[in-house]
Amino acid sequence: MDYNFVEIEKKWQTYWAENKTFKVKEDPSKPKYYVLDMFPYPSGAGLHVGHPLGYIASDIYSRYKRLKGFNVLHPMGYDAFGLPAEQYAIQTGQHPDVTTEQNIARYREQMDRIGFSYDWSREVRTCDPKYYKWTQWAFLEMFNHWYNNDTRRAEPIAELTVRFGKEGNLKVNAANNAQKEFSAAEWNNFSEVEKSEALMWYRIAYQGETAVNWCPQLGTVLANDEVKEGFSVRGGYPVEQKKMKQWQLRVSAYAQRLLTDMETLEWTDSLKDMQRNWIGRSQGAEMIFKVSNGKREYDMTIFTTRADTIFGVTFMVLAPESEWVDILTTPEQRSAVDEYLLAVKKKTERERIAETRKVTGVFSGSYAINPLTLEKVPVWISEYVLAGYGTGAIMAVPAHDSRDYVFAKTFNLPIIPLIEGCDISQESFDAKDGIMCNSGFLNGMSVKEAIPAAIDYVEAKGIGKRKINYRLRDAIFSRQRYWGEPFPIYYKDGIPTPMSESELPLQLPDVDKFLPTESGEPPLARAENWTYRGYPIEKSTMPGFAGSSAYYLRYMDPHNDSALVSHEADEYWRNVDLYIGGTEHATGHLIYSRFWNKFLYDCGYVCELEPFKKLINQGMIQGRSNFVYRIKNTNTFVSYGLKDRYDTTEIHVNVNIVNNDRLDMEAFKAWMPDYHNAEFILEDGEYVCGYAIEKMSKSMFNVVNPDQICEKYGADTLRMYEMFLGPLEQSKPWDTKGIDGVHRFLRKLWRLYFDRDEFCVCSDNATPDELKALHKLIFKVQNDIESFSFNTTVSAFMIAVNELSDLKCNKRSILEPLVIILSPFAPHIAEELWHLLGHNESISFAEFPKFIDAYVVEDTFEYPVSFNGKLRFKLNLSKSMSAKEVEAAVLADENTTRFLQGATVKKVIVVPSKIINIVC
RNA sequence: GCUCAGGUGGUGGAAUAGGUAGACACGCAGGACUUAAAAUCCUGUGGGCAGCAAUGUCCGUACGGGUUCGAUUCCCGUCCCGAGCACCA
Repeated sequence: MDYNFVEIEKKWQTYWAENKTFKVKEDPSKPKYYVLDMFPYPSGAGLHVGHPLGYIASDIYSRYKRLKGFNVLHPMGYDAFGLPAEQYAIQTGQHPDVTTEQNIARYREQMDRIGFSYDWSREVRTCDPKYYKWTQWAFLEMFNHWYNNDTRRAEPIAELTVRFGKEGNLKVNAANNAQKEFSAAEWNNFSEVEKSEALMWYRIAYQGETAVNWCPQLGTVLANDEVKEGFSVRGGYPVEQKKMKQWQLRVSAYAQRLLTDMETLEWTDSLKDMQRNWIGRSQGAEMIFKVSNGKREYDMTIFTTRADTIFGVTFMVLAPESEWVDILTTPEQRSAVDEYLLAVKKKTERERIAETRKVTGVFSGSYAINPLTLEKVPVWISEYVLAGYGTGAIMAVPAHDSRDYVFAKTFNLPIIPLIEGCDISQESFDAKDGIMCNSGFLNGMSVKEAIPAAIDYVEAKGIGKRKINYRLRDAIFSRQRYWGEPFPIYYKDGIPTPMSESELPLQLPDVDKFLPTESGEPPLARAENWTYRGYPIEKSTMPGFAGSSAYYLRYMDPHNDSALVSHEADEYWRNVDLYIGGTEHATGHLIYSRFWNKFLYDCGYVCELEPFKKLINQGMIQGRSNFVYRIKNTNTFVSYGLKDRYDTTEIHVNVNIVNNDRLDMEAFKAWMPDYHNAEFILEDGEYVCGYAIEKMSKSMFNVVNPDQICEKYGADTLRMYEMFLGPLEQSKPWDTKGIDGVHRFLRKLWRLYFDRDEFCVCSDNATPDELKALHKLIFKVQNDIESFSFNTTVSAFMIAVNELSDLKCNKRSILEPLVIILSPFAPHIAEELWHLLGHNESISFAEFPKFIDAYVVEDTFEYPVSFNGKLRFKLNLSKSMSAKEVEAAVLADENTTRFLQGATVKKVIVVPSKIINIVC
C-alpha cells in the first residue's frame, strides 16, 4: 500500500474538525500550557511558505506538550483592522469588511490544510464589534486612570479629583504633562472646561498636543515604531514632524517597570536589548542655569549624565523648538535666529536624517551663568539638540562630548579639557575614564567618583537634583482613518467625555467613501449622524496596535460578554507560556502589549505582570528567485554558465517552472506568450538558471504557496521540511530542492508498517538494537524539542527510521511509540498509523513514550575521561553498559582512583558516546 | 557611530558542557533492479600527497595571536555579512 497523503490528510483534518479534538477548557486536574502565535493580518495575497514557519513550530510544541499531559491552549485569530484593506477600499469602493472576510476565509483554508491543532472555537477578529468592545473598554479604563509615581501604579481618576480638591496638584507625584501648577482653591474655582483640561494632563489615555509623525500621503499620524528613516513603514511615504493635538497613551509612565520586569522574561538577549534601547534609560541630573536676555533673568533647567564635566561648560544649546528660544533671542539676533528656525522647519525629516552630523546653529544673543564657576557662557540654538528629550536644552562640554566638540570647532567656541593627559586636538575625549583636572573641588578624583560627587554638590547647593530620563515616548493613539476602532468619546460643549461601559461597543459607522473629507477631516466625518445625544463623536480611530495589545487575554475567555476575561479563566490560563513571532514587533506590539497588561494588572483585571513568558522569534523565509538570460534583441536564452559570452538581459523566471535551477523549457514557452518561440543555448543538454535571494514577492515570481507543496508532497512533508530547513530563529531562503529527502523519509517510515500491501506489525519482543534505536530517538527528540532545535529532531527521525529499516523491524513495541513521537511533526501520517495499530482515540491523548536510559550509552571501548574538565587518561569499558554501570566502573577503576587522590566525587556525567566527566 | 547576532564542504546545515569536525539532507558520480522510465536500493563524495589497493599521511571551521594535554567552541585583535538604534546630552 502506498503512502497516500492526499487521502490521509483530508481524512484526519475532517476527523479533528468534527470531533473538536483540540477544543480545550479550564481543567484544574491538569497543568496548563499556553502556546500563542502572533496572529496574522489577513492580506489579499494569502499565505506563502514563509508565514507558516512559526505556526508549524508552535503547533509541534503544542502537540508535544499535550502528549506530555498538559492542558494546552493553542488559539488563532486575525489582526483584521489595518491600512491595506482600507486602501483597497478607497480604490474599489468595496467595504473593508467584505474584503477582510474574504481574506480570512482564504487564510483559514490554507491553515487548515497544514493540519494545525488550533482550538478554533476561540477565534478572535479585532474588527468584530464583540471583540473591539473590549479594546474600547480598555481605552476608557485608561482614560479613567492616572499613574501614581509614589505607589507606582495606575489609580482611578476620581481619587485624583478628590486630592486636587484638597491640595491642588503640587504634592501629587504623578506621570503627567501638566502645563501649570494649581492650588486646591484654584482647582475648586476651575470651570468645567478648565477641570477637564487639567485632568487631561494626568489621564493614562489622554489628549495632548505634541510633535507627531504626520504622513501627508496617508493622511494620518503615526507612532514612532511605524516610522523608519523618515518614511512610513506601511507604504514608504515621507513623514514630517508636526505639532498636533492627538490621543496618546502614557506608556512612558511604565518605562521603569517595563525595564525591570524584563529580567524575568525568557526572551532572547538581542530582543531584550532592542527593548532596552528603545526605552533608553539614562541616569544623570537636572541642573539649573541662570540665563539672561539682558532684560530679565530666568532659571533654565538642563539634563546631563556628566555632571562631573560642569567646569568645562563653554556654551549652552537650545533645541530650535524649545520655548526658551523666543525668550532668549535678543533683538540684535532676532533676524538671524528667525532665518535659522525657518531653514530648520523647511527640512523634511528625511533631510534631517541625511544631514546628521552636518553642523548648523545660531547664537541667541543671550548668556547663561555657570552655577559653579560663575562664568558667563553664550546660549546657542542648534538642531542637534532634540526638543523631545530631557528639557530640550543642554550644557555643552566640547572637550568631552563629540557633538559639542564639532559644534565648538565650527563656531570657534572655547574647549577646556577636564581630564589629565587627554588629547583633544583632533577629537573629544568621551570615555568616562581618567583623573579630573581644571575642575575645582573635583580635581584628582576619577571620573567615576566625580560624577556622584558633582551631583551631591549641586543637590546640596540646591541648583540641581538626580534625575532619570527615558527615551520611550508616549504612544500616539489616534489615526485619521476609517478602518479601525472608533473612540467611545463625545464632545460635550467641547469637553471630551467618555461613554459608559454599558454603551459599548460603539460600532464603526458606514460611510459613502473611505477618504478624508474635502476639508481634511477623517473619513468618519462622512458618517451620517456621527453624534451622541446630539454631541459630536470623536472622528479618529484607534491604531493597529490597539486591537493586538490584549488579544492573548481574550482567547482565554473569548465569548464572555461581561468582561474582557473572567477571573476564573485568567487565574487558570494566567499568561502566555510560549509566544512565537517575528522580531519586527520588538519595539511596537511587544512594548504596547506589556504596557497594556501592566495597566490591567494595576486595575486588578489580570493576575500576571507580564503577558509573554517565553518568546521565540522565528526567522524570515526569503524568496529564492531564478533568472534566465535573454540575448539582447533576440528571443534566445542562454544557460547560466555560458551567459558571459553574450550580451544578455537578466529576467526573473517563475520559480515554479524551475527544478534544482534547471528550467522546464516547455513550461517556460507556455508561461508567457512572448516566450512561445523561445530558443535555448544549453549546457550539457540542460538550461541552468541563475539565482538570487530576495524578498518573497509576486513581482519577482519567487512566491511559493504552501497549497502547491501540500498538493505535491502533503502537509506532513511541508511541516517537516520547513523545520528541517535550518534553525527556527535564523532567516533563510526557501529552496524547494531538498524537500524530496523529507518526503522520501515519510515514505520509508510508512513502509516500516507494511509487508508488500499488508499492514504488518507483530508483537514479538524487540531486540536490543531495535530498542536502542528507539530510545536514542526518544532521548534526542525530547532534548531537541525542549530547546526548539527542530531541524536536528527531523534528522534524528531520519536516522532512526534508517536504522529500523536496516533492521527490518516490524515490532509493535517499537513502531507504536515511534508513531507517538512523530505525531507532533507529522500528525496526519501518525494518526493514520495509530488507527491502523488498532487505537480508536486520537493520538493526541496518547502519552509520550518514557525513556529508558540503559539504551542511550553507545558501544565503545575507549571512553576519554575528563576530570573537572581536564583530560588525563582513557578508560576501557565494555560494550552495552548502562549509564549507571559506566559510572560504577569509573569509580572502581584503578587509574581513576589514583588520580582522584581521595577527593570526593560529586558527580559522574556520562554523555552518550563521547566522554565521561568527573566533577569533584 | 553605537548595540546585538553570525562567518564550518558544491549547497542547507550538525557537533549536548572545550574531547573522533562535517551528523542528517540536497546535489553530484558510479552501480543494482527494469525493455525503458518512474520509484526503490547500494557505494563514493572537504582538500593535498603517496599507493594497484586496503590504507597511510599532512592541511583544514573568515584571518592573526593567546589559554589548554586538546579550541568550530573560551580570551584578545583584524576583516566580512546580517539585524536593530541612530545627534537621547
